[in-house]
Amino acid sequence: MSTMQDVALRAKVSITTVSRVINNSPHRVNRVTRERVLKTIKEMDFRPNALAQGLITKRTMTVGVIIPDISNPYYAEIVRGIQDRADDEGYAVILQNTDRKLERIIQHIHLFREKRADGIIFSGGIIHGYEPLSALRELSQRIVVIGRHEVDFPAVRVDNIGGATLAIQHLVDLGHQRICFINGPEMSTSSIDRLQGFKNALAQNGIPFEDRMVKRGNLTPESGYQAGRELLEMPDRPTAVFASNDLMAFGAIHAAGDLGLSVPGDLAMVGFDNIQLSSYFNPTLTTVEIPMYNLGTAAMKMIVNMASDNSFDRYQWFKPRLLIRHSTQNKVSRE
Amino acid sequence: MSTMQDVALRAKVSITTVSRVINNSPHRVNRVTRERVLKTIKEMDFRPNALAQGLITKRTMTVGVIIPDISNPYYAEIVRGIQDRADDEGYAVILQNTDRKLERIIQHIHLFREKRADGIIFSGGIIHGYEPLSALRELSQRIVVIGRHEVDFPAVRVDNIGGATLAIQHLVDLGHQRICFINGPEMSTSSIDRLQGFKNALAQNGIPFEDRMVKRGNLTPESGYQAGRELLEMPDRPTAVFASNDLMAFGAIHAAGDLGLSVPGDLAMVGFDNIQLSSYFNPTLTTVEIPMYNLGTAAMKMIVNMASDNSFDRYQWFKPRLLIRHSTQNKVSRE
DNA sequence: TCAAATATGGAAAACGTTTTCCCCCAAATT
DNA sequence: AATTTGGGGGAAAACGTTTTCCATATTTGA
Repeated sequence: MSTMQDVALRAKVSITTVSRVINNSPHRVNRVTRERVLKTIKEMDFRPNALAQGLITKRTMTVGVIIPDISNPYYAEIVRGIQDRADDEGYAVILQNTDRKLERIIQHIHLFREKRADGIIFSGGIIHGYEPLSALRELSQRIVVIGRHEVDFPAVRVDNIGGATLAIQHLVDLGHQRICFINGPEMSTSSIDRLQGFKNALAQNGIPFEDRMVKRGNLTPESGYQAGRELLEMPDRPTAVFASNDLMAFGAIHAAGDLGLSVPGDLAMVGFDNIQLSSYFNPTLTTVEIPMYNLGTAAMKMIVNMASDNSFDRYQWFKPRLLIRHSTQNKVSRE
Repeated sequence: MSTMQDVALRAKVSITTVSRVINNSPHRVNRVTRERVLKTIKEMDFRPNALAQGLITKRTMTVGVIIPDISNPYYAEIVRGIQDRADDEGYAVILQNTDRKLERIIQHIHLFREKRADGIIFSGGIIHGYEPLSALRELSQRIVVIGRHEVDFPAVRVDNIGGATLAIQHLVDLGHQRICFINGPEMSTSSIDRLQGFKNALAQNGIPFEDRMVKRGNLTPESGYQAGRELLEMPDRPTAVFASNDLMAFGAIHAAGDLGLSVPGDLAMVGFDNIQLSSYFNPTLTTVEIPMYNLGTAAMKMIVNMASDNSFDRYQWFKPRLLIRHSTQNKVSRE
């Protein structure tokens, strides 16, 4: 690759001038010189070395994104939002999957420190257990989390408790009393909140909560299938199941089918997230919509604002919405 | 952030020694000195500046990935494969979406050049229309494409033609004669090949091909729904539909439902890719499996080999496999 | 005992930019 | 005529590493 030196030589100017042209700096450069340089740059197909630039300007125009798993459509959609916004702002996005493993989270944070990422967007799970003060202080100036976190970082959030409450209330309104919950991983704050909403709604409706009404999954359809199967094989089979995400809901619906139960005929099902396919699944899935794409763009915008010393709201909230579809179509006759 | 200079000062050694410790260079450094330096590094929570490192070593341990759209599970799975392998090898992954827009492809390639990415993995669509020789020459030493491409880059490939043939043969064997195809975007080489396989299989079975049997979608469920609807409303309704990917197959199944047709009762459906949800969809989807995750890991491995001057196979092939599920369960009675 | 080898460490150049000074010259002002 | 102004340009330091030489002290070998 050619360097500014090469360009300068060929255009018979100094490196300084080339730099001025590239960044069209306030220091004026003569029109004909500028054009000569520009032409040379084009001829040589010169591109400035971002490493050298970053080294000296202390800005890399790079943000790191840490998520549990890109093959989960929920995160994929968030990432899409982040990227689109990043593209607009001239930022590049480095993506890292953690599978919610603490050591990978830490490792990735260090990587972003080494690469001098201008910002870090963190979603899913909790960072804890390793926090040298220096790292944390430094991070707090450039990190945004999507969702809830123990440490008080700037955040983009959704009211998961409220969303879950909406879902359960909907089921109760349909006459359901035996409602089960398919929980997410222990480390997922979203799932913790959704469980909380589930409990709240039951309490509000005077329905007693029992531990056996909750099974844990890991947000995959497989785990939803497994959990669904266990729940549906209980002697007092639930009439409705609420899953902590759509993927598990799909798995549970499949389990119902394998057990000869139809949804919504024999069983109502509600998911969470509203991933793209939930309106195409058969039956179409009643679910709580999370504006994933917007979470992504909002987080990225926050990073940009932080980096440019703009003022910005430290917290931004999004409201979930209940989308009623076919999977909760049947009313239940009161017993 | 502290620098090697800071560490050196505190540990009472030279920068050189700190560097030697970090890279545990062959040039030996005394055990007690090493430990002192290590301790200081830990105390100061020092991390080497990757920009400075990259500037001088000419290796950034970064690969760029260019895909049409991360929210398509097909690409998400590929990316997951790339990332897992990249993680193992110590590489970071910068991800870019193109929506198959040429100008974005070009823009992203330039970005990767500026950031001095050690390698670029390209999937989906075709690069053409902008190719200064210098860029191309330089790229050919560090680019790997997943799929087919006009330019002869090292590649990881799948036999899409063969896969499509498998699918159609399966339908023909079930007695289907009126088979339609939902095509992908114009620029998708995969879809072009899948269409080719479709035509080949028809020809092999003496079934005439007509243009109206093919509708174009853009790989989303929405477009599959639309295409499916059009196909199913034709007077001589097809008995089977083959979609260029699973997402569109889901859409088409949904369209069938809206028209009062059941799958597989009234209509057989075959997809392509085998994304995670196709075995959970209702009905479960017969599809041609692409080992997406492995495509990703293979591509990344190829990049690593290229970067380290290892010998490597310039082309690597994967075989697709037909997975027969419920969406093609019913036999058709010959007319 | 002396030369040669080895172990350990440092100084300084280099990577490719941005940015701060500084300089020169022509035009404008006094 | 002398001074100021401002347009246009360059030299050199700085960013934080790696790497090449070189230096010194200690061991080893004969």
